[in-house]
Amino acid sequence: MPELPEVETTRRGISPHIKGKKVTDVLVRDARLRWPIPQDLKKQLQNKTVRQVQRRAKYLLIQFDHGCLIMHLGMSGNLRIVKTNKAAAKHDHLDIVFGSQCLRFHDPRRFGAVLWTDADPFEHKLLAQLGPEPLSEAFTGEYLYQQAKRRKIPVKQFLMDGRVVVGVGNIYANESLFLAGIHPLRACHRISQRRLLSLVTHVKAVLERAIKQGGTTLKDFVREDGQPGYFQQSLKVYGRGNQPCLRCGTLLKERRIGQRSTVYCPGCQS
DNA sequence: ACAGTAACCTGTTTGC
DNA sequence: TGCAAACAGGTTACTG
Repeated sequence: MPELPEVETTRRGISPHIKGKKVTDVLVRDARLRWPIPQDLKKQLQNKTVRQVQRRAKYLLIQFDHGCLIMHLGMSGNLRIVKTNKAAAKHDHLDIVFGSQCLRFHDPRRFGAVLWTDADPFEHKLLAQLGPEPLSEAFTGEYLYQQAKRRKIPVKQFLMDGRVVVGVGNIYANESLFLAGIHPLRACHRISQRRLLSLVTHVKAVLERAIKQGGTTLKDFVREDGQPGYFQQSLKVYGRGNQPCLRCGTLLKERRIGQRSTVYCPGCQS
């Protein structure tokens, strides 16, 4: 489910509900996520106040007085603000309670993560090696060119590598490559700097537009209030295999690249 | 350092 | 219709 726009949508949604609020209880219904939820999480969070809700890549960072909660939504996770007395549904694994409202973590596939650190979260093992934020000034055509020239993998896999740039998952990689007119299988070191700059521009544009529309809901992504995102209405290629290209009418091709379904236009992308 | 693959898990869709 | 295989938004860890 969640790529950067969905995580950012979640961050903006939950922040006003929990910032400045004090944790009154923590309920772990199932600790078995990608890594186990720490056993002492309740002891760590109890009576602590949320100071900031940040995002790095697809990680949500909930900063408390002391320490930081690091959360990842994995493939199927979402976070909602619900009344504390609302009955828990299947796969509602964790509640962080702030009095009458609580932050509820739901994740059927359990690829998500909930971790705790007392240190600087940006130095955490999972975050320390990550590439630049795509919407930051550090992500430029020159940067991508320097990275691309020493790699030989297909550009789509390159673009989805978190050490190169973070937050670009399968949906937005497909969309960005279409908008930039670059074939997803093209070796990344055989792309001109000019075209890589175009790719950078389109990655930023597509992510910004998706955030404005509250993310993409293909199946089960919901915002903190349970509403879906609307960007799927704007998708040009993802999920449209064998349908006509919206720009030139050629039938879009769908194939697997690096174990991920990839859709592109043989006419527009080279 | 890089490239490729398996693995984590459940739910839904696809194909025989 | 029923059952099994394939596939789904992500990322780490391991192999060569």
